[in-house]
Parts: sequence; C-alpha cells; structure tokens
Amino acid sequence: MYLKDEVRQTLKDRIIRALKKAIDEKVIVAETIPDFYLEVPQDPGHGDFAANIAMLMAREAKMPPRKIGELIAANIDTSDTPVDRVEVAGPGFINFYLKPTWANVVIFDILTKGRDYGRQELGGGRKIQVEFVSANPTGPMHMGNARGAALGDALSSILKLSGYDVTKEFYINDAGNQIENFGLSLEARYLELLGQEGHIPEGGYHGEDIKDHMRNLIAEEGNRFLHMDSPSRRAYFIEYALKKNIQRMKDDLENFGVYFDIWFSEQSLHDTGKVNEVINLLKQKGCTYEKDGALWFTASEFGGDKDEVLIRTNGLPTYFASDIAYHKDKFDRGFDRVIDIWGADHHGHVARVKGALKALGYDPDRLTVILMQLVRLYRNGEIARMSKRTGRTVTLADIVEEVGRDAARFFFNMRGADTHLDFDLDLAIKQSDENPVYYVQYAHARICSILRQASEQGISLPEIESIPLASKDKYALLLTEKSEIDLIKKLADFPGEIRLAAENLSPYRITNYCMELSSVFHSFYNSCRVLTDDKDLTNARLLLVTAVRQVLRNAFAILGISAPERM
RNA sequence: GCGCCCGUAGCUCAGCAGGAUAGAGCAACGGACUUCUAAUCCGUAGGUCAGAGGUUCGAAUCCCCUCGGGCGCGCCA
Repeated sequence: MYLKDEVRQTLKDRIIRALKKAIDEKVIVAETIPDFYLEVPQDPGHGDFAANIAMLMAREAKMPPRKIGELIAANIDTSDTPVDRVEVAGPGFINFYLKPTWANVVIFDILTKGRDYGRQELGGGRKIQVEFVSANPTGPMHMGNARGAALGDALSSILKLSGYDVTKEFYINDAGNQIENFGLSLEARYLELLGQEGHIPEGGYHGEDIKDHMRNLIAEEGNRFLHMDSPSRRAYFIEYALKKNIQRMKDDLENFGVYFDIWFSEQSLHDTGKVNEVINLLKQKGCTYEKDGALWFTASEFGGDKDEVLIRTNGLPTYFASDIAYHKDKFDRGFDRVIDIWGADHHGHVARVKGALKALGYDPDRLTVILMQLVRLYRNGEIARMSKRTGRTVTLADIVEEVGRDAARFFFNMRGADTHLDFDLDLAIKQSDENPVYYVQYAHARICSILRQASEQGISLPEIESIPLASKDKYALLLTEKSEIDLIKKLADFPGEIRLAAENLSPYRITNYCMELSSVFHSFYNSCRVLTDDKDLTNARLLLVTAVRQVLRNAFAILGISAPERM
C-alpha cells in the first residue's frame, strides 16, 4: 500500500475506534457507523485530511454534527501516527493536521520502486481487453481515430499499471457494404486511369488514395485486369489495396507510438462460420423472426429501441450480426471484461450489442463502451472538415507530422472522452508557452539539467539501498520549505491518481496530474536552489528532484510522450 | 418527435463517488534572470457554475423541467 492510503486507513481506523468508544460510553447514540471518507481539503488551512463522518451521523444520533465531531475528536487516539493536532471546524469536519514532513519518506519509496512507482494490484490479474481505433481500412485514419488511439493506449497503460492483464485489439472492418463500395471505387478509378469510363457508386470513395492505389497497381501489373470479369478483379483490387491500407495504418499508429497486441479481422468471423453460428444460436433461443424477407433480432426485448436486422433480404449478414459474433468471441477468449472505444456516432449500437449479449446469456455489464465525442479541428480559426470520402481530410499521419507525436497525444488526453474536443492545430504546433505539452516536458528537462550540473561538479547521488535509515530520515526532515512540502505531497498523490484514472477510465486525469506536478515543481525551482554549499541539503534536494523526474517519466510513459533531457 | 453527450472567467477547459471561500492555462495588467534552462515564477484583475424548481445540515456536483449546441434514431458501418 502507498503512503497516503496507509495514513488515510490509519486515521479512519482511529476515528472508528473513537466513535465506538463514545457509543460504548453512551455519549453518542448510534446503531451503525456510516460509510464516511477522509478527503484532502482544497484549502490547506483545513488540514491535511478531513473526515465528514459527523455530518453523516447527525440525523441518526439526533445531535448537531459539530457536537459529534467534538466527541469523536475528544476520544481519538493519535499515538503512532503523523498527526500533529485534530480540530473540528465548519459544519462538523474533523480536520487532521499532520506534521509538515509527514510525506517526505515518499521520496525513497519512489526512488526504490522506480518505474513501478504507481503500480498497484486493483485488477488482480483479471483479463481485460481494450478495443480501440478499429478504423475502416478503406482509407487513412482521421482525427477521431487519432483521439481514440491516444485515449485507448493511455487507458491500456493505466489498466496495466493497475494490475490488469490487458490486451489491446484493433478490429478491422474488412467486410460488408463498405468493402463492396471500396472495390467498386477502385475498379472505377482503374478504368478511368486506363482511359475507360468508370463510375464511383453512391457511398463510394472519392479520395486521392484510391487513385494512388490503382496507379501503383497499373505500374506494377499494367492493364491485365481490363479483360478480367468484374467480380474477380474487384476481389483482387480489394485484397491489394486493403493489405496496403492495413500496413499503412500499422505504420501510422507506430509513428504515433501505439501498438496493438491483436489485429482482428471481421472477415475472419465470416470465414470461420462464427457469424452463422451466432445467428443460429439466437434462432435457437427464439430471439429471431423473419419479416419482409429479412431475419430480425428481437432487440426491443433486450433493452434496444427497436428490433434489428441480422440477415438482409439479399442474404448477407449485417454489421450488427458480425459484431455480435465478435463480442461473443471476445468473451469466449476468456476476457473478464471488455472495453470498446467508439465514436459517439455509434452510440445507438451500444444497447443493441449489449442486448444481443444478454440474449446469448452473457452478462452485458462485462462490456463497457466508452463513447468518444467527435473532434473538431480548427486551423486559422476555422473549422477544418474531415470527411474521409472527399479525400480532403486531415489524417492521423498529418497530425503526427504537423504537430508531433507528443503534442498530439497530450492534447487528445487533456479532456475526458465525453467532451467535444476542439483541436486547435495552430496552438498545438506552436513551440511556445501557450502549448501545455512543453510545460510538462520542460520540468523534466530542467531536472535533467540540474543533475547534469551536479555531476559536472562531482556531486553524485548515493545509491538508495546504501543510504542508512537514519540518513534517510535526516534527508527527509531537511525538506521543510513550503514549496518542497507541496512538491512532495503531489508526488505522494500519484498512485491515487492512477487508481482514479483506472476506476473511472479517465486518462485525462494523468494529463492533469502532469500539469499539476510540473506546476509545483516549477514553483519549487524558482524558490529553492538545489545545488548549494550545504552538502546535506543539496543531497536531500537532489533526491527530491530525482524522485520528481521519476514520477514525470512514469506519467509520460502512460501518455506516450517523450521525456526530453534538454529543450 | 424520441434517445445520448455537452453548457463553469473574454477564450479553452478542470472540478461532478454531494462538502468548507468554485480552480488552471491562454488572453489583459504589474513585477522577478551577475545564481542549477525566463518554454519559468510571483502578483493583480476577471464568475447570476445556461435558467427555473426539487432532495439535503450542505448542490457546479444528484433528480425533474426549460433553453442553447453537438450526435444518433438505415436491410450503412
């Protein structure tokens, strides 16, 4: 357990003991002890921890909360704790004031654990799958995919650190109507490029990339497909272009620092018969019926708005059908929990898939869908449209190239998934103080600079293991400046931030944490010199900034941004 | 029409397992580099938390309604 949780738990225990004592002595009348909590007050004047138990008990105890608070405070035993004093304030908060240096030992915990500082066992090794990006392979990835990539990758890192066995998966939508249209569009361009008439169908793809594929194909294989029958050559074109598109997605994501454990093909679900299998299963369970020549799933009986088509009149299964098979397959592969990250425009799909899982006998609560609101891209103060079909779009690769991996990943994780994200290209590109990513990286670079300086002066940090306990205490107790104390407390917050980010599936918490930690570090930097004539103080502060550097690195690793040593 | 998301400082947003006086960055204004990187810091100013009601000792936070913005409601994915 981490320092802060330990202290919190201790104080909680002592409060409960004090309350029980008061109840035994009949100064407080109560049957139950409410589920109270100890929070860190926003205002440091209210102590280091505050308990809200007195207010929660007021009703049952028929006593003013302040009175209850005072009775608990009077009975509390704070021996063997870092508590300096206890006060009751406001409506009845019990405020704990700790010895200012109570958290200082956290520095040694950080330096000992290194990159594992923050790791914890919330997940108990349970298997969890995060499926994200899953872009259509019919063209380049857009801004929404970029946001999903940054979000999903950071979330996966957080869950890994929290003790889950995480699998990152990309679902390739290489089946269905869009692939048909893809093939028709490729064919049309092929014919046009060879001087014949081609027609791109309704819902087809007009992008330049389609032409590029066919230009390349013609360069490689000439006009030999002109005389092939249309379905055969389309199949060939599709395979040819799909393979290249998928490889390109892999490359683009790699440039973005995002790697997947599994690339899962939708087509494979059809090829292995799993789609038919799941449709039959639903039939057996009596959850289907035929109408207007199509096969329907009774989604409305499982929480959906209306029933949904599984097999179209033309005999082909819908995307919905393969998605049911896909999600069944996920659970059959042994995942305890599955997280999907989808664009908000797919939200109507959530109830349907969950309904189908329920119909199949799976607990739909094991599936969590994070709906990501769409990204609005601004350039020169104007909204930049992004439609894959028009070909005039800003792609994920463009973003990485234009604003850089670090700024892009940081920007996408500055907000929760459910907020509309305005991505200001001009701001992200700017290498100035307006750009928040530099603020956090600068903190890291500054620390590296101090350590370089120290090394040049022949000052070397002792190995953590070789520092005797007494010296650790000595160093820790030397750090008493307000900015030092603030910085140390912020370091102690890190494991709790990881936990919250994991519980709420909110990577943006880590981004915010980076800003806060950097902020208190910069304040410290401006008020305290690290390298001084005082050898012990210098050592103590070197240990402190080294710990800050470690935590920054750990947080950057989650977000997938680099930790530059110089800027 | 129905459903989902959002509405907090001039701008972009934190804060939303209910807690004490609502925060940060940018923009504005005033200060700080003979000292480890000024991509920094310190200070000032800036608010009917969209609006109305309800629950509560206590509401930006939870519930209901209204308004405004976005997105869905396909035999597309």
